Amino acid sequence: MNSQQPELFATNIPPWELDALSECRAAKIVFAEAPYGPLDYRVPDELLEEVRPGVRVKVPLGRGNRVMLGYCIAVSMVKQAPDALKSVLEVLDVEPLCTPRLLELFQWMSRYYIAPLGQVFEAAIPAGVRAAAGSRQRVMLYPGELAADPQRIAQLSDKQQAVMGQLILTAGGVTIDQLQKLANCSTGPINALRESGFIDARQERILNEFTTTPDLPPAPPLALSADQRQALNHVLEALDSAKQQTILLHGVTGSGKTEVYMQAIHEVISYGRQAIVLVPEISLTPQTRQRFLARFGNVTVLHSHMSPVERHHQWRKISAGASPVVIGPRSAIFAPLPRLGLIVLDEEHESSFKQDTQPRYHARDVALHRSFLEQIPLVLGSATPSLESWKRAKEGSYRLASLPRRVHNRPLPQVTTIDLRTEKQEPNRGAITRPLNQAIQETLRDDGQVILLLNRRGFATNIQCPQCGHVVTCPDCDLPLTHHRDGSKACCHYCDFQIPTPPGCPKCNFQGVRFTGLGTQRLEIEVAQRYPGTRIARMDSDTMRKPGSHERTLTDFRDGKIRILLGTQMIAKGLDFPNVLLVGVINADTALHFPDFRASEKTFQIVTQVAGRTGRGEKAGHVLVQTYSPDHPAIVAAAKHDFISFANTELQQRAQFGYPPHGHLARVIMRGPDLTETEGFAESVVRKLTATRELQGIDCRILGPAPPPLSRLRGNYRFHALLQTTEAEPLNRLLVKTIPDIKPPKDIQYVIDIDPLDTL
DNA sequence: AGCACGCCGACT
DNA sequence: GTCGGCGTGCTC
Repeated sequence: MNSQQPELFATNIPPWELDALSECRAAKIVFAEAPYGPLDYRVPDELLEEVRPGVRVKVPLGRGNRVMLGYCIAVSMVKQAPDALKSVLEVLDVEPLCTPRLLELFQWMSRYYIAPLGQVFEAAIPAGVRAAAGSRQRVMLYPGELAADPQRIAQLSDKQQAVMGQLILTAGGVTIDQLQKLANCSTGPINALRESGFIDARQERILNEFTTTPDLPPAPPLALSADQRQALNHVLEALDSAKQQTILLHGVTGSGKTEVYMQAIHEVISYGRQAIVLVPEISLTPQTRQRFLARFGNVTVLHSHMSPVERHHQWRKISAGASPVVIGPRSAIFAPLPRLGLIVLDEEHESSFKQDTQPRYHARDVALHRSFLEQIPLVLGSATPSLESWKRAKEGSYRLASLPRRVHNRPLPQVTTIDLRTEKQEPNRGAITRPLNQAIQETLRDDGQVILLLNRRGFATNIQCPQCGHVVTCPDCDLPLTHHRDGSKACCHYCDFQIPTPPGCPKCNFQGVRFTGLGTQRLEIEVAQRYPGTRIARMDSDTMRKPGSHERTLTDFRDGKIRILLGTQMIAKGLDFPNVLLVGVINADTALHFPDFRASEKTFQIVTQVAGRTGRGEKAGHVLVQTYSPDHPAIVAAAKHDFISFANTELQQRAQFGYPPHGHLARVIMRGPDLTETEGFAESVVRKLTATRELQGIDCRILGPAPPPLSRLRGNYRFHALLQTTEAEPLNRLLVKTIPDIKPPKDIQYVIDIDPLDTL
């Protein structure tokens, strides 16, 4: 439908020219770069078998016939003038890179997220697979045409006869090396036979040998509580129905959601079908991996630190149907399992499921769509479900399963808030208030372990001149630089800018600067000074840069060598250590005052999640939350572990402004190096959107253009516009109809974010 | 994206 | 009269 010309031509043929047309096979090809296509190409006879939907092809494009790499998305017969189409030049894949259902999924993504289909392919199929990493181009030898004639073979020399004998015995092709060994000869006779046509030589890609880890003996399943049993039954019923169904598993921290997933997966495997488990990148810790490995033995783990070669091998294994369970981050939703029977998405509220580059897909929504295409159940699990999922569960389009109690009936930890407004008036200066200090000392005395959450890395979030008040900011983003003590660097946390921290004020030359705003580095120093002789560790993206450091720190914490673990969000999620008796939140307000409609939700989630790290063993846990806003609904609800009342209040709040999960939201971000030019472009975009809205009679609220909270980023000025509708379709139509009119000037770019997670 | 065509201004 | 600016449009 998108490729007009040949089709228009083909359907408007005058009858007297019909004879000149013949049936021909045409392939629809899309590209990852402009022009994205689809364009139709003729499939030459010699490639009839090879050109199939899902393979990559090389095709000529434009007047210069430059060779483009494209993806075949369809093959059909068309009546066409013989030279109306150019021909496919080459096919790069023996097997399609995706199943027909995955292809359908890609097409849905392309439409829904308004991204070129070719780009969806590139995002969904690992680069290592496309580059055939870990494979070699080798010359393979086959018996040639003359080899079928025994009489002619009998006339060959002895050596050559021996070579031919061996070659005919091997079923498939052999390499030159192999044949030399088999026939015990040099390359001489082989080359002679290639010349004379007894041997055919073909270039082929051969995957290198790789060793798989042996399957471990599977561990037995654990006994289920009544709640877990019921939740599992919901999933089993959905599996039995052989229809799509979404189950929202709302289980408090420590309620044993993973056990429910694993027993459901066990059932799926017993039918000979397969499962995908999606987890946030951050919880792809050895701990999670170990649990699944121990239960299923044969688990394929995908993660971001894999080499292209390893990724390619795993992908081939999955594609061959040899992986019953695949566990991985958001991109694992594209794993080409041939007999998919179940998708599980753990910590479904996590923002890392949304990709922040094109195509800006949300793995939860892609998973939902894939589960419909495959007609299989989808299980979404969380202690703090997204309001999107909660709303659907309340309205009945998802089935709700609840685990309101922890396993072994362990109590949820008691959460106490500490009002920083009163505590800070005491002359104690540090980040740790008196009650928190006392609790830490008691916990250490009782041989317990402590987790301290501070959601800001670095030493100090502000570098300020005490004389003139000047704050050192990033020249590209206009945001304060964070001082990092290691190497004394001033870093921008929004781009890669960094300079040595100036010893004096860059503006008034005053000698000396003041560091304000607490980061994890400074907290680490304070904790080390307060509790001498106690081993502590800091976990944030600065200390966890080296591969394996994550693992090492957590092992030491598990073994009790580390007594206090402090860090950013990465310590808030998924960790399960029974001896953690105290969790301290240094400042619960860091996310609360973000100028974003999800600020409350994020605050509730992080406090609830980190609180869940304690009380997981025999002894009860305790949580102390330091905050300037102890009365804020998000913090009050988190302290009471009351997701339901938080969610219902927040849903009402959002309804007032039509924010998600009510209705649909899209965001158009425009950025460029010149302020007035970018603003002018942003205004023209909004004018065009408004014009389309009137023309199409679409009911859509258009807000902006306005500078977003991050009004400058990486040297660009930014503007955005927000579009709100009640249904998804009109919003999509509005954008699709307007895009052809939008022509950004040089240096100015724009992006469309469907279902944005934030508006920063 | 690349590469053509095309329609106006400054040159041998 | 020609060379060349980059606006506009197309690529099966």
